[in-house]
Amino acid sequence: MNLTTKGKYAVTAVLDLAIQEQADVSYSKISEVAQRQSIPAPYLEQIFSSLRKAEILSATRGPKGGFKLSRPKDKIMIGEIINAVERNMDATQCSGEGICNGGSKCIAHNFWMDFNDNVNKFLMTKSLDDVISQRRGSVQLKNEVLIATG
Amino acid sequence: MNLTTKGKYAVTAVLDLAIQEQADVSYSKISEVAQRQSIPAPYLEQIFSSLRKAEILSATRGPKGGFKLSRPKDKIMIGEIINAVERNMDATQCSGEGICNGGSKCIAHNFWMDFNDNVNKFLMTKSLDDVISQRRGSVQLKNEVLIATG
DNA sequence: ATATTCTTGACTAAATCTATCAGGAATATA
DNA sequence: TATATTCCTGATAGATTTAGTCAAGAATAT
Repeated sequence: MNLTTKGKYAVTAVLDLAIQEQADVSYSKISEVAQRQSIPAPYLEQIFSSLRKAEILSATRGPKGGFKLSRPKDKIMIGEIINAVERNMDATQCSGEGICNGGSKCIAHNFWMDFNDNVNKFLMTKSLDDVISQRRGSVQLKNEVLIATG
Repeated sequence: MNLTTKGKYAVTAVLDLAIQEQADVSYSKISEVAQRQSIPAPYLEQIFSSLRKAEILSATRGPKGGFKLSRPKDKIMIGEIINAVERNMDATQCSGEGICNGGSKCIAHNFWMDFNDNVNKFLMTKSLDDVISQRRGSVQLKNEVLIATG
């Protein structure tokens, strides 16, 4: 499992776009986002390219062009962003194939699968909106409602 | 954040020692553990060295020597093992210093702190015993008891 | 037309990982 | 005491990956 600078830049940059949207700015240029968030612009170019292919961002070229979120900010999960740019977020030694000890599962295999589930659940239940609003994850909020009304 | 082969080998190897202990074998040689778990022996030497310094394992040299757990298997947490051998398990870009955007916190800083908390809680509440017994984490078991008796 | 902005792909230096290896120190046993 | 065994330590090195740069091209607004 490897969460790199690339994935962290990606999350920061997309959060930046979400904040811009909140301020009624639709399109932001790479150079603007890069400067605001201290990210090397040519590197961010690469990152935004992946995010566009993953349909998290959409882009327009030319003057007044730039990038914007392709969906409302409560419908984009942090986990999606990371999956779009990171190469290896799996914690098993065998990429989940169960061949980690000579063709069979190693004794830690199921543990790492549980770890994966835990990480994925965390990342896939936090939307851009949750992070900006400093709220807790949406799943947890649902539980609170259930407890309060039940 | 980087969870590498080294950390995964470490967890597997210590789980192996815990299983040996269950079968009343006290000391295991590096070469034995390496062969059973398909880990390169000279690499495992390095790993066990770190684990001994972290007081997770203890060792004796000479014939009939080897390594064993330094504590009961329900008192050794997976997170300890990983912390003993991994260089960087922190997810923030700034190693928690809050200087991820030009001397200040980046907009994702608190999110990565929460992520760290989530991962650490997971890893620090799973003991060797929990993993071997395929049980859920000890903290969660405590909650179940509270619900059942309360 | 022209300036602007994204798009794509190639490229590279540095860091890190994943080991290997050799020689030394401690210990059990004969 | 001699010897085989096992851990202990530090140096080393190839392969991979990361982090980032660069250049040329395509689309678009004015």
